[in-house]
Amino acid sequence: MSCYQDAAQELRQIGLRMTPQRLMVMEVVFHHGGHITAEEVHAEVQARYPYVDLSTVYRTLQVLKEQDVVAEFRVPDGPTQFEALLGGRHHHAICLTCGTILDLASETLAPLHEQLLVQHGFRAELTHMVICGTCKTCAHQEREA
Amino acid sequence: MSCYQDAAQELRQIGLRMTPQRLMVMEVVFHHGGHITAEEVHAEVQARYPYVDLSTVYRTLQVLKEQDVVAEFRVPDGPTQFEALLGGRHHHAICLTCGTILDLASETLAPLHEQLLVQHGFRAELTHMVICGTCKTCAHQEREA
DNA sequence: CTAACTGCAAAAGGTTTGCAATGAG
DNA sequence: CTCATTGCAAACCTTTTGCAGTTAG
Repeated sequence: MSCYQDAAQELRQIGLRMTPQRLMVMEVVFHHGGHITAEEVHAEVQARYPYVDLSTVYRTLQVLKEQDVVAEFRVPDGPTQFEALLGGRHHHAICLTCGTILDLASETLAPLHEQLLVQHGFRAELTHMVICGTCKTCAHQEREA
Repeated sequence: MSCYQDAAQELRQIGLRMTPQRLMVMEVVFHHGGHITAEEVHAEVQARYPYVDLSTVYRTLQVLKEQDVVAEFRVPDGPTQFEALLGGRHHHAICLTCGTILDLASETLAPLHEQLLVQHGFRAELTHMVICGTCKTCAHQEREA
């Protein structure tokens, strides 16, 4: 796998230096797969290499974001989340009740993309949508209560 | 218009007190119409009544949010935005290049809502989606460059 | 009258920055 | 060797909170 190696290679080519810190941040974000906060990245990195500073994690995430290696997104009343942009991009549906995160194929939003383009000439960047709502299970439990 | 009067009435009925500060915050948010930050609300309120504290603005927006009188949403790399929820709710398409905000009718996302429900049993809370992308004008300029 | 609300000041996150030391290329 | 990057500590900015005084209902 080591899918982040490709990205590392790319970054090296534009003059960025691949330090152990950067590699570990990338590894954590890519391996984690899902959404992750800077704080969480920091914790995971520190677990293996204790003297990595939070500010370094932030700086690295910033760089990776600029290079479109990771995406940043925000949810109301929650911390900023980051996510690796591996080949196939997808979306998230988050249950506000239990926190379950559902992955949605990118095609799910294709009709919406088309619609915005046709109706408003707006080219939507639907790379990291977060849709909040209630999942099947919780919706069912609510109905009983 | 004074559309915020109805909301004020509602709030009074559930035991909340309508102080001058609250009325002014509501007036600013409703009159402004679009998205506005707490800081901006504070500035506008202060222009007419200098001794209103920022914390009061935050507290008021919090209350209004809880009562679904205003909505809160966040954009990457930007401050938290608030917006009055007058009658029909709608969505935003934000141009990442020039910052223009396009209002989308709530029906725009109806098919998506339907799809999520049918395919995943997920009841999406599509009350205030923020879609990032590139607007017509900027997309056009990019093509030329 | 009394509980909700306010202003003030201080605290609390989360994120950024200045700087001297370090180390990748 | 040189300049990007790091760790540290401190600054920053937005948002929240404790508290004593004020006020709407």
